[in-house]
Amino acid sequence: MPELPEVETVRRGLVKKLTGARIARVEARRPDLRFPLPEQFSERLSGAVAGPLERRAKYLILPLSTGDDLVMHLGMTGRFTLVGQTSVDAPGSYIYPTGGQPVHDHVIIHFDDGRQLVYNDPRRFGFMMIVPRMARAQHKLFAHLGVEPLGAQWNAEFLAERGGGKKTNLKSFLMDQRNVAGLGNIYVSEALHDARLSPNRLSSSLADRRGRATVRAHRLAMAVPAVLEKAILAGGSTLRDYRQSDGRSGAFQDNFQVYNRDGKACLREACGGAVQRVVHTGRATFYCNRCQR
DNA sequence: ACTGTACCCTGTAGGC
DNA sequence: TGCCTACAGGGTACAG
Repeated sequence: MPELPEVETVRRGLVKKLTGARIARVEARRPDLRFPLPEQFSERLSGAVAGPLERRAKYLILPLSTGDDLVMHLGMTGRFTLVGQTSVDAPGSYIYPTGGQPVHDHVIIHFDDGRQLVYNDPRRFGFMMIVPRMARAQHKLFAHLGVEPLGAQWNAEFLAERGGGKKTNLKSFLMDQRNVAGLGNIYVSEALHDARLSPNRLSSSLADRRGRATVRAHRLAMAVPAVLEKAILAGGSTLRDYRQSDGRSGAFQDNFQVYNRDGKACLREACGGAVQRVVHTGRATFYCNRCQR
């Protein structure tokens, strides 16, 4: 589910509400998510005051007054919902089975003002870790992450340098978090369509013989942030599980040009092609083989 | 250093 | 209505 726009939407929805809040205790309703939850989880967070929530790649990072960072990843189905007296309880924040009890609410962070940050994750591919802030950049989660596509280092020259020497295709190149941090299966397909580039094209075509950025690298460098920013403005994409931190769905799924549109007409004006579904390294890719070359 | 596959886990959609 | 299979936004660990 959550790629960069979804994680960023969650961050924006929570940052003002969490900054300055003091954690009273942490309730872990099971010992693990994808990985075991941190040892002494509640003890290490209790009493800490939250700083401004950050995002790096698809990670949410809550800086704490203790000098630790609470690092959180939503996996495929993770969801954060802020509930309690000073926030709005949106209907649909939880998954309610027929019995009426919320299920898959695995971690609840209780703040001393009575609010609760509830982490719900049916598939439990998400995780939480506590990392000392001084060691964050060297931590294995962060040490090898690539460039932020909405950051200052993102440009055609970076794409040429990073992709120019590789023989992999553009889909796999863009999906690899060591190259680009935060893209996922939806937005790679959408950005490649926007850039009119085939996912099968080799990443080496981002550089010319001298290693300079090609016109294709420039198109891709423009398309990726354009698609991501539109998606953030729409509150992300909800296929099934994803919700914003107030419980609302995203809306960008209504703007998909190719994702999940297998067999339908390409939406590019005057293209006339049809959207194809293929598989790259085990993941579905959608593209128009008429206008994407 | 690459690629492909299996796997982690639950829920849902579709075929029969 | 049921059963079975395939597939889903994430990432990792292997084998080749």
